[in-house]
Amino acid sequence: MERREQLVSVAFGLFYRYGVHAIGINRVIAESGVAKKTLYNHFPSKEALVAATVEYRDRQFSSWIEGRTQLAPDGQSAILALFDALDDWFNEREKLIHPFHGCYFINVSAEFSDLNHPVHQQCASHKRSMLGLISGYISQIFSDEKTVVTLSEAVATLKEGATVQAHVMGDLKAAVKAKAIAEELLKARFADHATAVLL
Amino acid sequence: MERREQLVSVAFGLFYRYGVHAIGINRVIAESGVAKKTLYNHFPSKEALVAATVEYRDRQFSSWIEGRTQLAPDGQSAILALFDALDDWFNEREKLIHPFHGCYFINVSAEFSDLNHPVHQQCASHKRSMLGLISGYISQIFSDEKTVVTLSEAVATLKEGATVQAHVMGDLKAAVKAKAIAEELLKARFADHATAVLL
DNA sequence: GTCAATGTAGACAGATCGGTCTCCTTCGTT
DNA sequence: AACGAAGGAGACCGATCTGTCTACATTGAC
Repeated sequence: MERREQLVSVAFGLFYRYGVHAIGINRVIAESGVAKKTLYNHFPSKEALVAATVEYRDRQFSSWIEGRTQLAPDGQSAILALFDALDDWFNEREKLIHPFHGCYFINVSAEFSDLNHPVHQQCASHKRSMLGLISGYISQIFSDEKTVVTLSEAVATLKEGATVQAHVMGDLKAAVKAKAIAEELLKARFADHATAVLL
Repeated sequence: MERREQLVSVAFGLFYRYGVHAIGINRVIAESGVAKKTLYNHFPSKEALVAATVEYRDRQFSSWIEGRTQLAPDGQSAILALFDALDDWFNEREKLIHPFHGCYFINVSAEFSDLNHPVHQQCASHKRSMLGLISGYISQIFSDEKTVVTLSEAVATLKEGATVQAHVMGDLKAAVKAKAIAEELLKARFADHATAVLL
């Protein structure tokens, strides 16, 4: 079990830094100090190793984001905390989740572009659970189902957009900017709901 | 000159579909019907070919987006037309710019993750020029420099976020949703400016 | 000590990688 | 016809790819 985790951790680091297809399994074993036979004892193929890295990152990233958001006093604070967490990630103030090379799930989807590919589906699944997390916080603020859905998706869109801008353009303030927009969208709906109550 | 364009076009199609490192130059020459010697006559290396595909896509995508937005009667219509264009692209109603496999510049940045890599910088440059296009339309609406910058970046963030959601999650309505948020942000600033005038 | 589980180093195999180079062909210009 | 530019087929090279397998070592349980 120890060796398996080590392989996944090292492979993730290399794939995240250089891309899945740019790194061969010989590099993974060289840097992990694990024998090739052991690698193939644990994983039937390179692709299985890739899938394991996606799952590893999913758990790592999700638990980190939850840790940064779930102690917030209310739904709005949680959403803003999400963008604060992104800001720390983009600016590499956070050592728990690896130096920033963009979003692993976006990157892996680029290399496994077919929507039906199992690895791509793993990435989609991660995105859906992030949307679910956001939706949970938004529904602490608003009870109107339509508002919850619309706003959750907007926040998720801003999150993904900011991540791309941070990575592709090197915009270190992308999260701060996206946070301001998210806050604006939230406040606009407070106003809407206040109006509805008054009428 | 004819052979060069053919190589770039075919290489782009393959790299966009499967990823740069997943496709070797032998596949490119096999599918383009161009001899290997000819390829190396035109490009000193695979990386130079990759760079040429990024430039090719930059021109293709930018001219397409401009074509879809510059005839709009005003800045707001142009921004909304941008999202309509994205919608057609995600839903493959547009044959001029290749079937949808996410954003080539995001995908290539994933494989050339180092911000200092020339190919990565080409992708960043494309994103900056898209931001410039958006900024041009927004400045047709608002003269306040701060509003132009803030709103342009918000629109660009929504554009990137929607693209990721369309690709990773297969969300075919991502552009429509992002458009609604962009419209909301625009209208909120009309209200702001109307208030300023009244005061 | 014995045995099974786990792991090691690395040879091996067929395939492909990016890039170099030989020999030849075609075409346009002089 | 001669020449140079452009291009073709594909052999060749050293390296690496993914995956298989041999011979051996270590460790923990019995």
